Amino acid sequence: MSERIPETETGQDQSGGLRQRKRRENHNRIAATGLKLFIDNGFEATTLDMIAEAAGISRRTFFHYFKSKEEVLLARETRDFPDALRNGMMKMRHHVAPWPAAIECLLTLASRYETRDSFAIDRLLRSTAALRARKCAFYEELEQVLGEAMDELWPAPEQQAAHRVIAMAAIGVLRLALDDWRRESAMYPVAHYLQNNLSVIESQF
Amino acid sequence: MSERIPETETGQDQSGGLRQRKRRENHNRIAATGLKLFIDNGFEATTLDMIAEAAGISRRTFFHYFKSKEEVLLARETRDFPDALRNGMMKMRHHVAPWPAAIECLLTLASRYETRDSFAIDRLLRSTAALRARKCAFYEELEQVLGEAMDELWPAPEQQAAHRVIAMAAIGVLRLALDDWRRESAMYPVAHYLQNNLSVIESQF
DNA sequence: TAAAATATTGCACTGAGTGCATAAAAATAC
DNA sequence: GTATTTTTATGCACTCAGTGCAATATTTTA
Repeated sequence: MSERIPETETGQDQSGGLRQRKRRENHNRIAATGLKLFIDNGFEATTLDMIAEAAGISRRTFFHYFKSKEEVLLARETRDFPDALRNGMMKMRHHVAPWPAAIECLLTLASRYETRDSFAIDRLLRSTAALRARKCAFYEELEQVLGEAMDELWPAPEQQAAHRVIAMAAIGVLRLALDDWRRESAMYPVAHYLQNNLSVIESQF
Repeated sequence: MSERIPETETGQDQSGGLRQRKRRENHNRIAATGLKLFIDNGFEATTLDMIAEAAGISRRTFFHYFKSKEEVLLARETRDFPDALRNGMMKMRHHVAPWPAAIECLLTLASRYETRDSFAIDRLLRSTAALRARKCAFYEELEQVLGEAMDELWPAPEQQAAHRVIAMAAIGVLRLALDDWRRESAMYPVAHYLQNNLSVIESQF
């Protein structure tokens, strides 16, 4: 097999021993080849055997890296974005109120969605009922994370319901903005659509 | 093709020929026995063979009635509630604004959730990641339906974004209310928790 | 270099879901 | 009534996702 794969990749793969490096390399390679196959052949038409073979591992080993086929598609977004949202929100201590804090946070993070793969991934996420459902669950997770961050920033048990409502509204605006962004084929940056939808919500209540 | 389909709708199973009656009976029986098995043994531990045998049909025939195991669990809610929501909303013509219309509609429909099976079904819907995701998707469908009803009631293309935001907020409040209702083991009717959460949202924006 | 820890693999298995061909049953035509 | 057509039920064989287990290979450590 191939010995050292320098792997400049997006983030550093410099740390740990041989084991950890290999693990990360395998993980990245499986995710990358899997995504490519999904884009080329569709999600359902891509079998685990195809992914395993293309990634140079055995079928059985695949499951030491991902617990399902879906996870290959969702891994990055599902892992990175919630953390980024939480961290981003916790930096908003200077705000006196949750709503403007959440908005500023989302405007900062919106650009994370503007990657070249976004469209292809979203197409895939709409291609089956199970994946569409996962996408919804992902947004619900964001609501959860955002609400909890607010609870930490403005600790007051009687405010938690309000925090959840605000988080729902904020993530709702994000969803609408991303829909618009894709509908208009990324004509403007995501932040632009976010602003548009914000003005809608603020004129309503 | 089928000639007369009297369609008594949700209620009586009196209509149609022998074929239609049998079909409905089988459908109901599979759903009922399936749900019972899910409650008793858990969703994953219940196999299609168990359901088929308990319902007195062959495994293969199961798939002429439901396209997946999940559908057995989701069939009723996913079919009835969206229609009820749409119909309920269309009756709110006398309202001048979407938000109070949606709220009155939800307050009317809330009692639909107060069935004896609600708790058991919800427990099941939380038991696996796939089912949790389906539940989210269900609420998203409600948002969609509600938003479209508003578009029909107050036709104005430039208002559609506002309608979607209002629908998201309304369904969001419903979700929070149902969570509260279950958390407090149905101490008060759903409408009570709905009112509580409404006051939260209306004090925020 | 030896021993312990961890990763990889193959094999056999369960269970969901589908395609296809055939038999049974119901609706319709005669 | 019987013949015909349409719809439904079933069995069989298959693909594919995912898991448990045991054996092998690789990395770490002692």
